[in-house]
This record gives sequence, C-alpha cells and structure tokens, in this order.
Amino acid sequence: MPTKRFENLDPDKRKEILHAAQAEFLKNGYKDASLNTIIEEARISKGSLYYYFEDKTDLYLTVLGHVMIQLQKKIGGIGAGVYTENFWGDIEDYTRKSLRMIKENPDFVRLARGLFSLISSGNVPDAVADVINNWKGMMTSIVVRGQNIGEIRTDLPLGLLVNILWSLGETMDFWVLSHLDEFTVDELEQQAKVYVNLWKRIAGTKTITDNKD
Amino acid sequence: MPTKRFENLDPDKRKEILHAAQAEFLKNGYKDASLNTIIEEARISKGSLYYYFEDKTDLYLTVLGHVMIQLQKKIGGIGAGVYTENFWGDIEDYTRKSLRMIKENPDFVRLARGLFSLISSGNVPDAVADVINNWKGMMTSIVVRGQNIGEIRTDLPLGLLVNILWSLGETMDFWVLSHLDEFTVDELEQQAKVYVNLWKRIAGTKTITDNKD
Amino acid sequence: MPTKRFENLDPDKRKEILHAAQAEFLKNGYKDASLNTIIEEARISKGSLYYYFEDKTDLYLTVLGHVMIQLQKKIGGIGAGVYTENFWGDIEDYTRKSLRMIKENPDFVRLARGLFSLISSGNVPDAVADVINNWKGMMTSIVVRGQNIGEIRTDLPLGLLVNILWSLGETMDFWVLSHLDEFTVDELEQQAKVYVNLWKRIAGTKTITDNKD
Amino acid sequence: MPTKRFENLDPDKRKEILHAAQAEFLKNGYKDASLNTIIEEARISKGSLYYYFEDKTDLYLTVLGHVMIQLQKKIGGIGAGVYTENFWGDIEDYTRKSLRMIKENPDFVRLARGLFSLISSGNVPDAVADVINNWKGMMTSIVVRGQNIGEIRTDLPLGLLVNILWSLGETMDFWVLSHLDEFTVDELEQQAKVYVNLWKRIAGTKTITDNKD
DNA sequence: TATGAATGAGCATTCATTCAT
DNA sequence: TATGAATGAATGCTCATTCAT
Repeated sequence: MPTKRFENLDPDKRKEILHAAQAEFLKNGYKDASLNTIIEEARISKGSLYYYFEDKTDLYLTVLGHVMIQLQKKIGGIGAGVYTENFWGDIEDYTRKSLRMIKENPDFVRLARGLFSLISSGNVPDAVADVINNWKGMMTSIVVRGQNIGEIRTDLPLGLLVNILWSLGETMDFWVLSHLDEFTVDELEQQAKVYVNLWKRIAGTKTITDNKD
Repeated sequence: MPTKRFENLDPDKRKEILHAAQAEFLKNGYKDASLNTIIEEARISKGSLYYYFEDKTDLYLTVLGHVMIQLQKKIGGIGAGVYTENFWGDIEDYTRKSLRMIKENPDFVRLARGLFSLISSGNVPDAVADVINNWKGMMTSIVVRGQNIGEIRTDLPLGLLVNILWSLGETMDFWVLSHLDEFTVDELEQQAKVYVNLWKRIAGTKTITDNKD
Repeated sequence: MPTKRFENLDPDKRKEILHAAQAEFLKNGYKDASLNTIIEEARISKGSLYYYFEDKTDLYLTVLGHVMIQLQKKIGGIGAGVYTENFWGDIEDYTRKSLRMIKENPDFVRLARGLFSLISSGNVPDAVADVINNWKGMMTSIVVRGQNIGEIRTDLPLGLLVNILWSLGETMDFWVLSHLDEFTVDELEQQAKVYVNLWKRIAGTKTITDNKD
Repeated sequence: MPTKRFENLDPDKRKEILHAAQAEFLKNGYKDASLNTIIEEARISKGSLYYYFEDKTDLYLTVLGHVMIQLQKKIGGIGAGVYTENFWGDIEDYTRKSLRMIKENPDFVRLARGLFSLISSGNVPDAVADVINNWKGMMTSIVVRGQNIGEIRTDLPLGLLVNILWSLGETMDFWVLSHLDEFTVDELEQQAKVYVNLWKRIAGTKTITDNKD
C-alpha cells in the first residue's frame, strides 16, 4: 500500500508514470513487463519506483485501479442507469453508450480489455482477480434483476449465464475494436441492436420458433 | 522436428517429459514457461532436452501436436460425423461425445483449452497460430454448411459469428470443467441439450418469440 | 555507450575492470572471451557488468577506445609531426619515439597490437573494424604524401604497398617486443635506423645496385 | 594418436571427414569450430569421430598435417630445388611456381594460409606451433644458404629477417589471393619478379642508391 | 568397429529487488 | 523525499566429451 506516497505526487508526474506502466503491461502482460522500460519511459529512477510502490504487483494493481476509475467515470459502471421498467431498452441504451465510447476511446478500451484478459491467463497476482470478479459481480446483479422481473431465464446456472454473457461481451468488443474503421458512429450504434439481440437470444425468456414451422 | 530421437525414447520417459512440459506450458504460457522447470520435473539434463528438441518452440509444438493427435483420436475432430441431414442432431451428438470426453479426461481438456487460449495472447510462435486457426477453420466450415442448408443465420458477419460460437464453446467447456464433480456422466450428457440450445439461439435461423406474447 | 555510469566509477575499480577485460580479450579474442572470467577477475557481479555496459561489444569497444586514447597521448598518432621537408628524417623521428614507447610500455603495446590483430580474424564487431581501418587510413595518407614528393615508389598498387608496410611494422614491433631485455633504450633507438632503412628499401624510389657490380 | 584407426579408413570416407573438418576449422577457427557441424557434414556419428580421433585438438592436427603433405606434394617444400648457383633465379622460379599454384588451387591456398594464421592467434594447441615453426625453419635454412654465398645480408638478426620475409610472403599471397580475377596466369607469373624484387630489396646485400643522385 | 544417447559446464543477457546515501 | 549503484538468480541455448551397447 504505497498509495499515500504516489497519490501525493505531482499529477503530471503521476500521469506519466501510470501511462508508461499501462503501455508496458498492455504490451507484454504482467510477468513480461519490464520495470526498467517503465521507469525509462516515465523518466523516474529505480529507487523512486520502489519508493512509490511496494513491488511490481502493487504497481500493476494501481494501474488497474486507475483504469477502473476512469471506466467508471466514462460509462458509469456496467449497471448504472439500468433501473427503469424498460429493461432491454435500458440495456440497449447502455450498450449504445458503450459502443460510442469504444469508437471515441479505442486505445483506452484496448487497455481495459487487455488488462482484464490478463487475469484469466493466470500471470497475475491473486489480488487482481478480486477486482475483476467485482465487475463480474456487477454483471451478475443486473442479470439477477432481469430474472426478478421475468426478463431473463432462470433455467441456467447463474454463474454459467454470467460467464457466457461476459465472454460474449468480450468477443463483441474485440470484434468492434478491430473493425472500427469500417463504421461511422451512427452505424456503430446500430450494432447495439445486434448486440442486445444476441443477449436476448441467449439469456431472454423466449421461445425459439423455427421460421420454417 | 525432434521426431526421430524423441520418438525412439522409452515410452515412460517420453510421457514424463511431455507431462512435465505440458504442465509448465499450461501454467505459465509459452513465453514464461521455464525449460529449467521442465527438465527438473522430467528428470532429464539440459543437454538431453536439446538433444530431443531443436529449441523451446519445437518442444512446445511437439506437446501441442501430441495433444491434437489425442484430441483427434478421442472425438474425431470438431466436424467429423456431422454430415447427415439432421444438422442439429449431429451437433448434439458431437457435443454429447465431447462432454463425455471432458468428464473422462478433464486434465487433458484443461491442457488443450489452455494451449488454445495461449494463441490469442500472442506469446506463441507463428507456427502454433496456424494450428489453432485450422481448428477455427473447421468450425467455420461447419457454420458455412449450416448456412447452406438454411439452418444458420446469414445476417451476421461470418467472422463475428464464428468467434462468438468459439468463445461460447470455451466458456461452456471451462464451466463444465470446473463443475465436474457435480454431475454424473448421464447428467452431463443432458447438458448437451443446453449447449446446442445456446448454439441455436445465437446462430439459428429463428424467430425469437417472447413467451408473454 | 556505457560512458556515464562506467566513467563515474571509482577510478581504481574502473582500472580493475578495464584491466581484466583487456587481459581476457587479448588472450582469447573477442568471441571467445568470457564475461564470466572478466567479472571474476574484476571482482564485480554479472549484474554490475551489465549495469556499466550495454553488452559484450560495448565493453570491448570501451576497452579498445581507452587503448586508442592512450596510444594517441603517447605517440600522438602515426602521422603526427611528419610534415617537414625531411620526409625520411621525420619518419625516423617518429619511429624512434615509437620504439622508446614500446620499451617503456611493453604491456600496453602488446595489448594494442593484440587488439588490432583481432580485426583480421573477423571475430569482431563491425564498429571495431572501422577503428582499425582508420589507422590503416592514416598510414595510407602518409604513403601518398611520400609519393607526392617523390620519395615513395608509385609502381606498386597502393593497397599492396600499404599492406606490406603495415605487416612489416607488425613484425618489427612484435620482434622488438620479444627481445626487449636485450637492448638498452639507446640501443633500441639505434634500431630506428634499421626500421626506416627497411621502409626505404621496400617503398623508396631507389635503384638497387648490387655491391659486387 | 588415433592415426592408425583413421588411416585404415576407406579413403573416400577419410577424404570426406578431412574436407568437412577443414572447411569448419577454416570458417570458424579452432575454438569456434563445432564438432557437431563437422560430423554432420562428414556424415559420421559422434562416436565415430571420437573413435578415430582422441579429441578436437587431435582432429585439428590431423587436418593440418594432411594439408602440409599436400603442400609438399604440390610445390615440393619451400626450398626444394633451390640449390643451383643462380640463387635469385632459383627463388624466382620457385615463386613463379607458387603463384601458378595459387591461381590453380586458390581454395587450397586459402585453407593452408588460414590454418597457418590460426597459430598466431593463440587459439590453437601448442603442438601445432611446432608444425609451423618447422616451415619457418625451412625458410630459415634457405636464408642461411643465401648468406653463405653472400647474397643475403648478415647485418640483421636472422630471426628478425626470417619473420619479416615470412610476413611479406603472407601479405603478398593474401593480396594475390584477393586479386586473382584481375590477372591471367601469365600476368601473375610476371608478379614473381615484383615479389623477388621485394625480397632482394629487403634481404639482399645491396647498396641503395637514390635515383636522384 | 561403430553408434548415438546423455550430460554438465559454459555462454550472453535480463530481471526485480535492496540499500546506502 | 529521492536516487542509482549493486546484485544473484534466472533465461534459452551450445558444446566437447563419455560410455554402454
């Protein structure tokens, strides 16, 4: 917990350090990231790094934390405004907002997604798993809410359902990210419908009726 | 190509080496796997490792190759018997077979899944990417076949659809893997229906009808 | 460029490192020199070596650089004062100065000659070849000057002539080096005449007249 | 001394091994030559190599020995026919023969020169120095003969004179070797005069008369 | 007579971390 | 509060040599 020392730093310096660390962690993953590269890029000394942070893990955790805070600021958390009676409409709104965000801050999303995906690789300190699980917790709570109001199926184990939706989200984001240039903002937001339609298909309380019948 | 020297080895020793290498690659990924750990675990010398294999990549490729061969043997490839007129029934059969396999060879599946997921991390030699892309290619071809016979939707980009199904499969396998003890073989095979139902919901040419309507 | 970190080192330590590196490079050449031997002899850690120098080449270049600087200081470059009208006299002066230097710093000359001869073996980074070629360039320019004033023959290809003179110098230096104890300084300087006489015989614009004729 | 075993080998096999070893030693020097490369090129097993030769040094010595024998065969040793009254004429004949040999067997000369020059680098077992000294011994004896008949100066230490002539020879051979394409055989033999003229200038009992006088 | 499997010491290089100042 | 010098263990890889068969 170096927090105090680092947070008291000059904001510009703080930003420079975080930026350098983000870039390196993103590029090489947790284990292969080099502290030497980071201090060089951030123009601080080895000693300073260890004065601000306990160790490599602590630095990584700090980076991840700051990304989360910005994410929170930008899209208000995954379940923020989703509380009206129009459940799927709310989700579509949220999705639309997210897609616009991806278009406007692709690098940032790449960073967040990148950091997140480090978790499953295992090359990451335990403490980080908690962070990500917290986000999955948010998704869980909105799924539960959907179940409570009869909009989300209950015949599947909750954990499985959440994991499926999560990985669906990952896949979609990644795909959008790599086809960014092919869409205008408007077209992109159109994709929100596709996105939500997939959610509905998987998680909705629907009967599937074969067209041909 | 270590083939000759390594394949002529005493089968027990061979298994010990492969097992040690699998474990290490699985635990730490390609780049962070330590040859020192592997030779220690396999109780061979540094020199021997390099007598059997050209380099780290060669060892990794060999491990992967053996896994693929066993996979092939056990479930006959992802699209093997799926050629009758009963498209979804075939897929369900295949899925059932796969689930039984997971139950019977959990460690093996963990390994295969683990190796697969290394690819997207990029920490993997080019040659390996081909292997995995080949598997995705198989999934692509079965999707295309489904489209040709009107069973799979064509309104989504093919690449997106395949990626979604792929990650769905990963998620399902992973979930089954971590809840193995809670199911008998029979119950597990029941899950095949759930699995295929999810496929259908996502990829099928269906109308989604809200129950309440 | 290790410059900063290494140059700021305690001079004694710096000398110890350079000495160890010189000895090892001299004994085994660039490629076969062992950094382990060097750090052991210099009583520093592996990490320290790489803290001071970028890599093996950087260390070698540094050693060579220091040798060159000393050479420069001691004899002022091969063609320094050779600009009076008395061409051969100037060369004799320079030679005399060189021979006295050999007598006073035999180890140093051994080192310089040794490093130079590494180049032709090819086991040497490109950057080093430039250094030595520069020295041959100096010899070339003084030969050309001799030709311009009619003191050096022009009937031989310039490259051949320079190479012959260069290897003559190597041979002379090496021979003097290994008979050092047999001469006083005065006697040694006498040798300068022999030296220059050989230069004249080979390169001078002379007619060779058989005594007996 | 493996000689027996190796010499009893099928001549073709023997040649293949020697050829592979020559190439590798020439390319990489003694220490950096790889036995693995040699056995691969010679298509023999590791065990066989150590059955024929005691160790790396023994192999090197054998290669060098065979080269010497061939040299002997081709130019009859450095001082073979030089016994007539026409001392300088004999040397010119010998030189002419040598130059023709260089033109006709450039690779072989490169090999011999290359092996020889390994000696001075020190990366070579002691035993090899003897071999080369023996050749220098031959040169010494012809110089002495020249002195006895009053054709070679006696005012220089014998060792120095021989070394100078030796390195002159090396330089000349090397230069001819790298300008081979620019001469016809006839033109090359013309060079013999230049060569011998240099010998005479350096070692002859002459008065040097400045042209201008 | 011939093989090739096996080895351990060696290589150059990178790294996160410690600590005196 | 901040520095940078110092370290030793670890990395992937190559090598000449031994030895049972």
